[in-house]
Amino acid sequence: MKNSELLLSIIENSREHMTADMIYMEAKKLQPSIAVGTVYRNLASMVEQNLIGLVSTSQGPARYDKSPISHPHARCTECGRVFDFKSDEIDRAIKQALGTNECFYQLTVNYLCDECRENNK
Amino acid sequence: MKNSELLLSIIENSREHMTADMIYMEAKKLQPSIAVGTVYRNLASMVEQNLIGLVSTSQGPARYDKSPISHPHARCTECGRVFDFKSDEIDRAIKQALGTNECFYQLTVNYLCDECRENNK
DNA sequence: CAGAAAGTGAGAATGATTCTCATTATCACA
DNA sequence: TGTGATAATGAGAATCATTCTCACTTTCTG
Repeated sequence: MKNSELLLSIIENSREHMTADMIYMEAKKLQPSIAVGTVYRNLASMVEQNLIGLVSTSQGPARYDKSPISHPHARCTECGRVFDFKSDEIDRAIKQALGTNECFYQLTVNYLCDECRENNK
Repeated sequence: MKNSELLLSIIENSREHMTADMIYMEAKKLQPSIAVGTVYRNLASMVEQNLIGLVSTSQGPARYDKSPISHPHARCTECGRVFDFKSDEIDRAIKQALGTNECFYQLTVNYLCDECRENNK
C-alpha cells in the first residue's frame, strides 16, 4: 500500500479530527519507517487536491478532516478536540454572502464539550 | 506610557490586522527596548480581557483585531492580508445556531483581494 | 533495460510562540 | 519615606508545528 493511500485511509476511517502527529503515530503502526515529512507532504497534497479538509483553529496544531467540503466546526476550549458543527443556516448565509457554492472557509466556534462539562462538575 | 497602553494604542490605531511581529516593530519605534516576549504576553492578556480580538487563519501567523467582538474575516490567498468581512446574515445565523449573543468564533473565508487581482493580470 | 520523474526517510532549519529567570518597576501601607 | 510583596519586563533559550534539503529509492515511460 502506498503511503498516500495509507494516510488517506487513516483519515477516512478516523472518527475525530486528527492532527498531523496523530496521523503520523497511526501510520507508523502499519508503516514503521514512515517519516513526519512524508506525512506533512502527503497531507498538504491531499488538501491541495481537495481529497481532505484542513481545519485550523486559534489554538494548537492543524486538524485534518475526511470531508473536503468547508463546514463549521466546534472546538472544545478545554480538551481542544474539534467536532463537526452542523448548521445549514450558517452554510447558506456564507455561500450567499460570497455569492458562490465553491467557497473555502474556516469557521470554528468555541465551546465546552459534553465530556469536559461533566468532568468540570 | 506603559507597554500595555502602547500596544493597545498601536492596535487601535491600526488600519490593517497586524501580526505580533508587525506590532512589535511598531512598538520598537517608540520603545526601542521592548522585547517580543512582552508583546506576546500583553497581546495574550488583552485577548483574555476581551480588549482586542484574535484572528487566526490556516496560513501564517495570528493577527490582532481592534474589535474584540467576533466577526467574519476574509483572507487574501495571495498576499495573506486579513480584512473585515461584514455580513449580518452570517452573524445572525451563527448566533442563532449557538443560541447566544455571547459567542466566540473564528470565521475566515479565502479570497483574492482587489489589489492582488489587479497585479495578477 | 535506461534514464527521467516522482516519492521517501532522516534530520536540519525555520517561524511563531511560549517559557524561564534575573532584574526592575509599581504598589500598599507602616 | 522605607520596606517588603507583587507584577511587569528584557533577553534569550526552549518548544512546537511545520517546512526544507538532499541523498537515496521507487516508479514510470518509452
